Amino acid sequence: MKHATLTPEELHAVYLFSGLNENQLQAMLETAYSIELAPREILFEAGQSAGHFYLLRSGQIKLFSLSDSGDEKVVEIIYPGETFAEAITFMTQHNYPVSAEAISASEVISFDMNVFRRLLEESRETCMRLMADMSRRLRKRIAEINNLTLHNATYRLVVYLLEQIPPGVVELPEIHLGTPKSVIASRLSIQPETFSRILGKLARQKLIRVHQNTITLLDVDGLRALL
Amino acid sequence: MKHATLTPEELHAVYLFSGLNENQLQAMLETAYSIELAPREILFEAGQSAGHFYLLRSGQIKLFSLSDSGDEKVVEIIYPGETFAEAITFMTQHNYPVSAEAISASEVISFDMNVFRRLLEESRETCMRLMADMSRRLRKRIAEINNLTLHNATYRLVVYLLEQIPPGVVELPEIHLGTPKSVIASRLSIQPETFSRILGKLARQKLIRVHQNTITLLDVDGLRALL
DNA sequence: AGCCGGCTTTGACCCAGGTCAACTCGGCGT
DNA sequence: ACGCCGAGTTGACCTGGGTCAAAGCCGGCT
Repeated sequence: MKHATLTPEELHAVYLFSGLNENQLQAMLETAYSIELAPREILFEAGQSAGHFYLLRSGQIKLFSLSDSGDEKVVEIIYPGETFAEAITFMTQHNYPVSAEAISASEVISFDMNVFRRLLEESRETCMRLMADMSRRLRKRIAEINNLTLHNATYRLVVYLLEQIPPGVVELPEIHLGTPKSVIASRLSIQPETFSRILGKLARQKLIRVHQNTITLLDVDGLRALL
Repeated sequence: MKHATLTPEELHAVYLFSGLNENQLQAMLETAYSIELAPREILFEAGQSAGHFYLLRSGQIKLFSLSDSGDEKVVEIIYPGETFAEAITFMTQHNYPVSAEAISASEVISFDMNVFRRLLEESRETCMRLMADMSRRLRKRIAEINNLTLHNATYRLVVYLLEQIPPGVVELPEIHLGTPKSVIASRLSIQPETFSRILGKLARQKLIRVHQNTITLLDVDGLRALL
């Protein structure tokens, strides 16, 4: 763990900071530390007091909950350029609601939550930005709950596949799963076995072709028709 | 629908307003209108552009989503004194993510979202309050997702029962369901039939006694042991 | 090259809970 | 009082997807 320097591009990508003036930005940067995580290394655990929030620079992080019987549910998968754990800044009790673990070797930048909270009081703009973000997340969670309760496993998986289509691609979109299937399965609240079976079923129906971690969507309209 | 006057007690209960000064409060109150809803009457539907948020004065409101096959999932049940739909103030597209329908005859006070948003820019305190609230909701949703994915129907129902214990009661807590069982079932993502069966099962195990809408928790520790 | 360990897949089986249909019950209006 | 209606209950049945166990499969390491 060492003090981190961010490139201007990286900084620009952190939309949360775009409302800050020079001094404020400087204050945040002074709290920035780089943390290298090995695969399966844990960044924080649910319930821990939350003193930092994070920007993922490279690698992949999963945010997950554990039931007391040890079952794991991946709530969200974080990709490079995304920040996470900023929204708990305002918890009455400041502790993480989920755990975070590196899926692959990752580098995260940690920022001090207290400093950020102080800046928030000064910057109306950042405040608004954070609220918009939280609002978006809230809506995402509601959508997720609908998905879980109103739709079955195949539906959820197909939605996921369609979401992964790279923008602009029309013909035979190919999806490269950069994440272990078992993690995606958990994110979708599906057992790995079932995940595999559904993929098999869709392939048999000639809707997709599966090649290890590459999935080709042979018939996007056919997939849409399943929804 | 007529202009509404709120008692000081009611105003005090709206924690969102407690950061506002006299002028600001006055501005909000001027946008306050009272709406009477008959049972099953719809207040707003998912997707509608959101110009107001609400305070429930009496009755009960359910917030729910519909699948395109017409299945309904109750996301939240609102009780008197609670505000709802404030958190979407900051949606990039300002439309309601769920629908709202009166369960029983209800009176809601509507407030203007635009005026509130403007006040938010002036009142740091209210800003912070709203953020704290959104943060809490976000956490609640995550807990809900865990419940749905990590726990079964009996677990969810027992959790619900234990949550309903009136504060301070130790001996044989009685729970009066002020809400139709079918609505509670949907809130817990359980079918009415299953809901009824689980209640029957728990009664047979002498953990509870069911008398129409009154449930007596005969063995709280026994119930806790199921979790 | 050969082995090991972690994913992934496949098969067999099972069960929580959903679906469908019939029946009960309590409240309400006439 | 009666009949109706919607909510709740109960029974019979079914199935999506979870569980368990046994292979495959691939990539890294020695």
